[in-house]
Amino acid sequence: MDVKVKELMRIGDLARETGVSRRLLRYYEEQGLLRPRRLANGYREYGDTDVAAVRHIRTMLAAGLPTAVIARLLACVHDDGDRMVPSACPGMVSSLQRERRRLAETIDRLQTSQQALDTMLATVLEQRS
DNA sequence: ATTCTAACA
DNA sequence: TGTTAGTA
Repeated sequence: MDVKVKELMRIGDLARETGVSRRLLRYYEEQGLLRPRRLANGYREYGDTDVAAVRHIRTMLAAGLPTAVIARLLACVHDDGDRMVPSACPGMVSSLQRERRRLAETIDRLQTSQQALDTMLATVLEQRS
């Protein structure tokens, strides 16, 4: 079997691999989304598994999940050295369901706003003709 | 060259 | 998030 040698990546490398800025990568760490090793010189050391981690973070962020929730969810993923496999994590499902409801509410508010805009727009167009 | 922390025309 | 300063 091809045992994967640990690829040493510093923040600049990870930034290029993921397309995420160094600034943002450090921010993710502040939010507890990433936990890179520190070299003797203080430099952050990332592994190739972090590349996948960042992609996961991006999709979750795109899903509208707050960093606090993402941090908890990431703790529920066990890294077997090759892939990110989900592990037992109490509260994860209910947490996601709660976020889903939160999204439903914001979608609802946005639809209301859209209707209000449509009404105003209709009025303006009517006066113009 | 590259990264680090802290902070802000 | 960008950017900049002063380092290591």
